[in-house]
Amino acid sequence: MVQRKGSLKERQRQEREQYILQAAEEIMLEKGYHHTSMDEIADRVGIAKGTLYLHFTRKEELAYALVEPKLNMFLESVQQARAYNGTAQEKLIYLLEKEMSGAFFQFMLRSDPDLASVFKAQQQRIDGLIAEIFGGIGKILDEGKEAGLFDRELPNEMMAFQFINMFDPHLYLKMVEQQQMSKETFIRHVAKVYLRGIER
Amino acid sequence: MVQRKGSLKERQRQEREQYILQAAEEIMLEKGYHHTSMDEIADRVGIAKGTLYLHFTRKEELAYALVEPKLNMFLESVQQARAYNGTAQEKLIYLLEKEMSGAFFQFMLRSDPDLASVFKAQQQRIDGLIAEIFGGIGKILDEGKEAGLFDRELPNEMMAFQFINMFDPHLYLKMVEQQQMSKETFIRHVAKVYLRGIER
Amino acid sequence: MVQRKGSLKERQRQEREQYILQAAEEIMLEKGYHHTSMDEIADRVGIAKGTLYLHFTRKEELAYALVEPKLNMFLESVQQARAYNGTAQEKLIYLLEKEMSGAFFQFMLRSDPDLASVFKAQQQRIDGLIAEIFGGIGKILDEGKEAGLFDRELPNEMMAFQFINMFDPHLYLKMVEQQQMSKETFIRHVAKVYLRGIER
Amino acid sequence: MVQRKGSLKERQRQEREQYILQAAEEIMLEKGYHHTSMDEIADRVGIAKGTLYLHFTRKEELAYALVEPKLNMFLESVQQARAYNGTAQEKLIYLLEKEMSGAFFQFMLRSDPDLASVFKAQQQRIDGLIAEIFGGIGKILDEGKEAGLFDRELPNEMMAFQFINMFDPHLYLKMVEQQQMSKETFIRHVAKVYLRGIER
DNA sequence: CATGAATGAGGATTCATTCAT
DNA sequence: CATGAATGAATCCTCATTCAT
Repeated sequence: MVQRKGSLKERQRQEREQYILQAAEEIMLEKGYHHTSMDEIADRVGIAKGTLYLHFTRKEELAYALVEPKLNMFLESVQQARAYNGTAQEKLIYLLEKEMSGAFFQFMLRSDPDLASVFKAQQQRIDGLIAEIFGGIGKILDEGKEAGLFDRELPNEMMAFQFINMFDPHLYLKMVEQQQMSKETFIRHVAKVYLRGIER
Repeated sequence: MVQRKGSLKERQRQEREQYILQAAEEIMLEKGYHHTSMDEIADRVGIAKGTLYLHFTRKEELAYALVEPKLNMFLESVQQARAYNGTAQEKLIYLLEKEMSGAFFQFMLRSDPDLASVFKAQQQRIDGLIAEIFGGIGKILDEGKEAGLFDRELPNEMMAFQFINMFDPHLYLKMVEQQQMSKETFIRHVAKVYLRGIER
Repeated sequence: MVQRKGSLKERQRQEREQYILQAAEEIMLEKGYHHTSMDEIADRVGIAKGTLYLHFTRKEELAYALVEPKLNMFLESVQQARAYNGTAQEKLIYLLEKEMSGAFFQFMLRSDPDLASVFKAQQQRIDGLIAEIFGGIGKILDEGKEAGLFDRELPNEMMAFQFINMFDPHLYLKMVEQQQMSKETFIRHVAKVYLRGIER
Repeated sequence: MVQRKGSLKERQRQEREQYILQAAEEIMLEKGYHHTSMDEIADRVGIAKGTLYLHFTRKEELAYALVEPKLNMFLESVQQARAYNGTAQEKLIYLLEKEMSGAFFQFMLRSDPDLASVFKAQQQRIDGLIAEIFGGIGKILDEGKEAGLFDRELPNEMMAFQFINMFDPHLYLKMVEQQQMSKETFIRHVAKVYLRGIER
């Protein structure tokens, strides 16, 4: 019987791609997109520069490959939150719990003014994803407003934006990783502040 | 020998330095640190590139000179807020009103991961200023907690961080500049959300 | 009176540009476009790599700047030849004498299949110039045919092409520079072969 | 032990080598040496890139292997022409007819300045072949001169060079492939121009 | 032998910084 | 002092070549 030789190779390949993405994420989070050289990524992974290009045809694409799945996962979580059986508040809490530690890269994206210009073709797709995410959160907020839970005076866009801001990785890193607050406590606090903030 | 010749020269020099800082701020806000070239700054000011280096020995230092006074002003506002005659809540509102539209650069600082790595020597001073700012806000928060206004369970650091996050220039730009919400309304909304959020 | 300081600088600049073009021509004639590195050109001129880019924004443009004036001069000579007071044969001889030793780069252009793809935007201009050159030669050939001097059976395009081929720099280099044939003798021979070849 | 197992293997090997040469010729004619990648050659043949290196140790050698047999064939044709039963003129016509459409690669060789620098070790052999070709043509020219057919004043080297230039593939492509002139007419025209040109 | 993933030298280009005028 | 031409380190990316499987 013919061995699925490709299976192993392919697994190793994907594994390495994960290492690359991981290394790139670490370095870019620390130094930003521009101060992260392809050499340094390759070095950290322990492969040759050229090998990076077997996985990602441009530095841009590597950054995109870093951001896109995070945004996708986040969007999926938003949709799960909407479908979640509970109040609008419980839905938002669900989302906070699900995504709190994985949301880093939207921030890299939103915060580095350079990155906007880094993506060209993909910018549209990214913008679309972000719009969908905001839209989905808006629906939950509407639900809450209709149920008389949330303040009707506040515009959804502002509320959604502030909600997204709660995922700020800097805050998370500071409280949870540096100051050893438990993740659960952190999320409870965040949820409390935000939900009270928008209460009717 | 002519006395105080330097006085005029010096005044002109300082004036020029202001123009440089202004040009740099505009361009960096728009394009980000890395996509801002020394050439473009010099061009916008109308001076030669070399002249920039008579004022700032490195691009880094120019960015630093941009951020530092903003932090200083912010710190000063924090101190004024503390001295403000009113409740802790009114102090925070005072701060929001005073700094909302001028706070951009702390954010550029915190949010652009590149910039963090741009400052080396100055990082310490920056960190010190930020610590003082956080400390000052913490004092106001303590005051509020003691007066029974704010939730005692929330750690000051977290609350201060979230307060600072309310100055997010992306949100400000979106609501006020793009969607034409009045600055007053914007601040009222922000204050409402935050202050309710941390209420006892 | 204000010295035209720029005048000297500008003269030096243009002088250096000539050196660059000269060095590039030499190296590219010897090694071809692809084996000529910007480093080597800079080295030969004795300037830094970056300085090349003050004169030519891309390697492409340097090659273009090398080819274009030669084509232009050639075209001008074609037009002078047409206006020359004499028979069609004398006109062609005039052209041979005028351009024999300066025509090198059309050949570099025509002969390196890579170069075609090197020029992008400029290709059109180049093609236009070449078409004009061929057209002009065609007119002279027509004149000769009408005067009963040239063979009517031969298509102009073919005749013009073969005429242009007479400028082959390889042949010129071999006979004149390596074998010390006088330029005059060389041209006399070339003219004889070509003109007899197309005679009625 | 199985004898001559290598025989089949060897035949297949040689067959594959032919495919490689064929693919390389096609692509290099179209795109030039530098824009032809080993990947593309392997792809067109349908083998792995590494396999190319079982046949040719360097890209250079592949190009050499492409050019050398063409030169050899050309040389052989020159020798057949010399042995051809007829006048010197008829010998040259024989050569034009025999090699007109196969001579492309000598031209790629002579005309692409890159290629010259590509061959290092082989350059000597190539130069030797070219010298032999020129020599052979020179003999025919001598024969013609002695028979009073060709102009004695013209140096053989020049005449031979110009004869070789008649094989210019650019002209052939233009007239025959693009403008649909028949090959026979083309050769008739070429022969006419050249032979008249060198006539006594 | 055949494969094709991995390598890394090589080259174009940018731009902060220097320094002669 | 002011200038801006000149510099060259830094970085992305390509592709011929190697080598473990």
